[in-house]
Amino acid sequence: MATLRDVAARAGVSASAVSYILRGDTRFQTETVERVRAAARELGYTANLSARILKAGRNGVIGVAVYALEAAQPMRLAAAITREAGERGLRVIVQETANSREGELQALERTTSQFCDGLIFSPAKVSAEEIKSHIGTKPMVWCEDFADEPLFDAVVTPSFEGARDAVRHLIAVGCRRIGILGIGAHEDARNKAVSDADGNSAFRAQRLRGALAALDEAGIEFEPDMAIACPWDFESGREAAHRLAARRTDDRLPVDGLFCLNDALAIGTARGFTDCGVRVPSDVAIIGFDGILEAAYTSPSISTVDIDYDDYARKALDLLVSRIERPSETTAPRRLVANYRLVQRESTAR
Amino acid sequence: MATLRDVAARAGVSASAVSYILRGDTRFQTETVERVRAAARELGYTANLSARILKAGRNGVIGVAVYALEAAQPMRLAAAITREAGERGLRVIVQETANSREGELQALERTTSQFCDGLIFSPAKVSAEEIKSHIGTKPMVWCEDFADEPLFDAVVTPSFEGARDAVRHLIAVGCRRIGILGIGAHEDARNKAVSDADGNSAFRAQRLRGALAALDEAGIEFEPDMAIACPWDFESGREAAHRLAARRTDDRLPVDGLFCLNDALAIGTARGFTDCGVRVPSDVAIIGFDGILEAAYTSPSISTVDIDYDDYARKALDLLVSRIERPSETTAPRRLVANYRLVQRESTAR
DNA sequence: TTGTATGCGTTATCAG
DNA sequence: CTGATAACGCATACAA
Repeated sequence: MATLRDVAARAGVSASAVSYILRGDTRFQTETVERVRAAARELGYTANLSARILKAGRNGVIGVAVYALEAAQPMRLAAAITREAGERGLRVIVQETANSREGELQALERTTSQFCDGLIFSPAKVSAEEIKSHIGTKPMVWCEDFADEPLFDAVVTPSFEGARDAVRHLIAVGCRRIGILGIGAHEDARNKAVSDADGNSAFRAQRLRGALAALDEAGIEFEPDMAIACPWDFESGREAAHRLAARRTDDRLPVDGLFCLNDALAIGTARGFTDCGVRVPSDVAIIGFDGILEAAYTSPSISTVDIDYDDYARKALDLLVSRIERPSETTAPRRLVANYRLVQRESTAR
Repeated sequence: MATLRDVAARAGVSASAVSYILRGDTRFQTETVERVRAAARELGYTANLSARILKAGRNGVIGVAVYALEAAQPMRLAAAITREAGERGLRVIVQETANSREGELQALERTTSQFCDGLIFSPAKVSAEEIKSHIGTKPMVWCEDFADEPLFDAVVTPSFEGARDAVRHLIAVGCRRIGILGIGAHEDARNKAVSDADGNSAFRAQRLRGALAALDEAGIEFEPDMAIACPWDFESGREAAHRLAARRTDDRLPVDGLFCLNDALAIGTARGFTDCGVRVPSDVAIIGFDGILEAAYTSPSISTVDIDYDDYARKALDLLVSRIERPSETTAPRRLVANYRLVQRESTAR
């Protein structure tokens, strides 16, 4: 690979001149500028980003750390960030944290952060204080931080509002026995006291709270055992549906409406009900959360709270870029909320 | 962030001693080793990977460049590579090329390659010669290179064999009028002459060839207009189904079996048929290709050729790591084929 | 067994 | 306007 010096030699100038000129410094003679540009083009020169960040602490690369590469929601966000960053002349690299403490620390202090000007990160196992001590001075935007006194800039999904609207929608189409699928194992819906023992799962809690608020305002009594804890994947949804179907009495399910805390759960649940001869939406209406693409192509298609990830990405990059460009500024952490809209599909059409 | 020198100062030794000791050199006194390790731990020292690759050309990071972050198949591969690399003590960063020449060149000569010991890449628009000239000496494994004289090590999916088995399966369940969905715009199924004008889409061509081979061996005449060109996404599948349904005569579709060149197409197609009152599998059987998770949770669930991406990842890393570890060795490019198995689900159950 | 010197490719400072 | 030169953090040959 051609280096700065190779270009300098070919153009007959110094390496520093090449560095300046290629980065757009205007104080050189047009003739010199031309010669250098030509030499760079001919050699196929590209600046080495590792050297650049080592020296300057900046290289135009943004890191994104996600909990899984095989989950639609985080990848939708990563894709939106990549698109939006591209329009701003930034590049993006993505790393998986595998939902593990180990993986999160790796992303924080090694791969992603060391290659990048800043980091967009949604930690699940690592606390804010730990992050503070591991990330150094590198700017970070925290996805889904609902802490009362945030330590970092954050963008959050409207989990409370979205969940509330989802359950309102179930009520509006006639559901009265409403279940909630996918709460954390440590959340006690009975007392509406939601703990956070399962890592930084504050956004789960938010969704539960929003759902309960909608029931409350409609004067619907909530049966605590209608809130089911499980992980957020297809198979967990399917299994939950099987268990619910097994609880039928006189061919009647314990629920007539089900709010799934994410879309993967909703898709799995719909499939599980189909396995058992339960009809969606006539026997039970289902609504999910996220707006992943697949939810529009299942049968029945799944109603959902569609998060506007382009908006999310834009806000995350606004926050991050402002910190990168003004590192000295120490304004208080800000929190922005992404847009969303309720999408009604077949799973609640009745 | 603490540097080598910080650790050295704290431990009262030279920077080079720290470098040696932390990477496991054994020729130091146990007492010194202990002191250095302790100092590193106390300061939370982590080696800077940018500096390391700049100096040594090695940092234990593997780059993966995929055409889309929102597509299940490439992310399944990226996730498998991340898992497998983790077990070998390597880290992975992922970059999106957005299926564009620009994006592919970026990955090649900037982000991914400059941060990594090597690259796993599936180019669509850039030719092998271009890659050769842009990547320098960095090892690369090419995914899905079917060139006659490969320039790089490659891992490929068994596109020919998998497609052949898929169509054999359709035939086995009684299909006789078999359509193929998702061929490239420039492929002429009529002449079985498959061009490659649409970038490096050789694997599309392989799948088509495999399908035609299965028809051939069963003595089934192939109607050229039963091979439909379209992109590989949900919506294209849905639209294709609508168009096929519009061609019904006497309530009979022009096809009774459909091989979709990937699973997203298959899911979209199944949904599209449902829209039009076409029943799957009784009116038309559908089989996809890839084995993405979602295909097991739709209704009907979709039969598919399930590629073993763990095997794929293992083979890709074997190739890449061997090149990284022995850069001088100039053995000819190798090509490995991933395992696969046919998964029968509801969409072909008849 | 340990330390010193050098360089990877870049940017920034300073002198001319 | 341009060019030396010194870092950035690390690894390594070589000296001690």
